[in-house]
Amino acid sequence: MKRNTWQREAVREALDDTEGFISAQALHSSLHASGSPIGLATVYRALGDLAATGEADSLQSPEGEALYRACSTTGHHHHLICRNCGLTVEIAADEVEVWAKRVAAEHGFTGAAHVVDVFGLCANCTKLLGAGPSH
Amino acid sequence: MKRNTWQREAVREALDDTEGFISAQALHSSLHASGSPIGLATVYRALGDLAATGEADSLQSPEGEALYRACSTTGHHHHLICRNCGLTVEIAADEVEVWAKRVAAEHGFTGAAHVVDVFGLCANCTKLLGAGPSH
DNA sequence: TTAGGTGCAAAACCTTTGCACACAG
DNA sequence: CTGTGTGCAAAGGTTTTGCACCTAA
Repeated sequence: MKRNTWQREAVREALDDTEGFISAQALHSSLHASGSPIGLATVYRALGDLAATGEADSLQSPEGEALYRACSTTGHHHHLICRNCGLTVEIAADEVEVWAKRVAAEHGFTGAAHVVDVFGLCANCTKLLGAGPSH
Repeated sequence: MKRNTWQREAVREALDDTEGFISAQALHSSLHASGSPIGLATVYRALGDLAATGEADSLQSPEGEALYRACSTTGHHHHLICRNCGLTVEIAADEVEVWAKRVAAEHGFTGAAHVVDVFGLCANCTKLLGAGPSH
């Protein structure tokens, strides 16, 4: 059985308090800043568990970090993430769900954990930085 | 200007010879196995350049590695990747292109470098491992 | 009590970088 | 020649792991 430790709770709460995705390291820093003497390894372990249980969503940032987010245990949705300010918008992705399943099935794939996340620039950062020069 | 070294060519060729995505490390190993005394750092640098030039596609595997693939400079397509054997199927993603653009626009996002890649189990590995227990 | 969680530090891992040398142009 | 690419090894970053201690049930 899983025990209920204050560390676990702290991680869960910190995750809930976070707007968008956050890295394990950032979350650890945040907790430390709030006075929690929680260890980095514990944060990693807690986040791993949360992700495994479905209580958190995880994805890989383009920089190679794992990002976590408190997630409605309910739906499988996707995200629109600003690569500049980190703003995250949750998007219902019914169409893509259907599409992903169909395509996967067409090729005989199963268990398609479809990673459909869109990194872009939000309206605000678009203004700040001008039209995307990159790419 | 970019110089034309045999190392660069070797990386390009090795990438062309590869079916799906391959990690920098794996590609380096593969090259070594073929007798090329190319250095790991050089492989990373070459792959980085290729990705920057658009001659290669790169994405982050769930395991946190950067994967590269020789890519048609032409279209923006996506991939269906077996998380067990690495088999990669290229998928035309017109629908998703449209969808991604619309959703991004709806939220005021621009420059959406939509990462639409599906990790799953291919038909073969599904048989080998049984129905997906994960998730 | 006792299985499981925690903390610390070391390790493993992928990737980048500094520097001297080699080579393409 | 000259500047860029290369190789090696060391450094950088994130994540995992070993082990002793602690603690929730």
